[in-house]
Amino acid sequence: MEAGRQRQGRLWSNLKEVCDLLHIPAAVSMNTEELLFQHVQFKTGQRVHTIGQAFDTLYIVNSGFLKTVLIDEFGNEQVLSFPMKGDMLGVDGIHTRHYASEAVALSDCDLILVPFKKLTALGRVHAELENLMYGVMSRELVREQAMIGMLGALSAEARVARFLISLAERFAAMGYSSKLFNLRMTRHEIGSYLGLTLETVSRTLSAFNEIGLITVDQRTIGIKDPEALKTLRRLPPSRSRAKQNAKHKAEADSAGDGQVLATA
Amino acid sequence: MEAGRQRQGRLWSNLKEVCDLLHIPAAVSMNTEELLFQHVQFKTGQRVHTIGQAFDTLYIVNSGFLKTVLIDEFGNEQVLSFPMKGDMLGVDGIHTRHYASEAVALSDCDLILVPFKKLTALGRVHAELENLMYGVMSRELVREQAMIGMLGALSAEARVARFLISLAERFAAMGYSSKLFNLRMTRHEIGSYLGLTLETVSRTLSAFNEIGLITVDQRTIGIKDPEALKTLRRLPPSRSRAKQNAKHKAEADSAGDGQVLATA
DNA sequence: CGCGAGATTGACTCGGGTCAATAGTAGTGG
DNA sequence: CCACTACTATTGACCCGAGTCAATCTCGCG
Repeated sequence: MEAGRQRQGRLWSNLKEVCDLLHIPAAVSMNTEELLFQHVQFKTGQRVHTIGQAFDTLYIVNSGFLKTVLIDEFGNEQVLSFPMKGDMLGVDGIHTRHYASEAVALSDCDLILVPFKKLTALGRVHAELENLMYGVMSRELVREQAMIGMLGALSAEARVARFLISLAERFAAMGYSSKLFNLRMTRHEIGSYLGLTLETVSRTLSAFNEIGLITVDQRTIGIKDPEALKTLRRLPPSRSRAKQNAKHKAEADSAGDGQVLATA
Repeated sequence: MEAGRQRQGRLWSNLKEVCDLLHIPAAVSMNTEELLFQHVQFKTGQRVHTIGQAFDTLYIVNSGFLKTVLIDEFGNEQVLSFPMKGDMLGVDGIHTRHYASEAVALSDCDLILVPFKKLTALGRVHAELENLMYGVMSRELVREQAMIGMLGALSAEARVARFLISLAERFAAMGYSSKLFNLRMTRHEIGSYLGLTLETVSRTLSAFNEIGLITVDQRTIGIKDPEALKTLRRLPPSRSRAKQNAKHKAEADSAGDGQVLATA
């Protein structure tokens, strides 16, 4: 459970492999066989880095699933992201030279160590490297902007729907099935990530299941209607309330088409 | 109203001035008198850049106030930030080479143009420059993380309170009064930024005013009790310790000190 | 001066948080 | 192997914070 790391792994990656992992066009034609980055393994539950810890290295996820969290003054966790293969960790430590968030392995993980000093030293020799870093950081910035937009503007159902779609797309990009996958995080963590309670997450998943958008069995999710999930804003009234709304329901139904989403 | 720019300004800044503006230790001792960056003026309401526009330059705010916004599929604005003196604009364009957000001047502004190509070219000569950029981008990343945390976890009152404190601190850092200042944005823009409606913002400000935390007169805000604003928290004290709190709830309620915030 | 954008305030509604009970699942050790 | 425990998920009942709708009010500006 310590923030330290265990070094039984003997794996190393060269620069090109790292660039490929980041989905960055490795226009680097240099011979990089001598430039190796060490891998490190973390077991489920282990912390990669903690808040306030001195920053010196970036991490790139080679395999496994993690979460990054902020801890507020009362010890409550706020999940910021769920990094997986190809994502970079630790960037928030550059500014103050101390990590601003905590990263925890949600499964056994294999990470690539990128000592920040080594990176900047490399940048001095290979100028295209800094563009690579700018790109990664800018991408992360855009991702967080989208997150802010979502938290600021979307309903609970829309957040959960987008979360599922986002997961599906990331799994697809990693070569896994985008139709059937396992959540690596608890309802509580999803709720924290989406600014909702775990009950709301659970209820929303159940509602999606009832309507046939997805199938849910604990952490196993099947995506049945990705298009509906993508464009979903609000859910139609549930069956329990339907009776009470019966009077107004007719006009509402006639006005609206059979669409799942009530576009505004 | 076009995204273009008017070039009547003849002002230029050298690298050191730029670094100072960014609050970055300009450890650069090089002679930079020949390295000049042009200023550009924007009038209230003008767009600095729009979403999707080809990216080629970063902007540093020398004076004035702006907002950056995302536009969703229905044309709704989501305010992302309120840049002011010393802030950098356009970083989100690096990744895709197209700006991901739109920047609008809320007052007459003076911006410094930093052509991205020029910056990377400079980085090749002066390695410390890239650290500067990493720092700026990392800082922005951390700021957005804090924003996500706020949107995900805080009540409306706490968000407004933190917004005011944040503004006060930024004004102080710029040499203005942190006790009395003018908002440059509408209630609607504040609401969008904080994930609230304009009515809630207005009501919350009125409530703070009634309680004596601040004074409000349209866009003129006076900060009366910054400490109370800073410690104004969300309503539920905890989620993980809910059970224990239940027992002590009675005494906590009866002990109800003069604190402004109803902690439970 | 009057117009229109912005701000304030009230009344009402409802989405989603809170509390609570139950059940499924995983790990542990006898 | 099964019981025991702790964690996770589901579901229901209730309710409150904040959104919605709407009626003024204010102020800056042409």
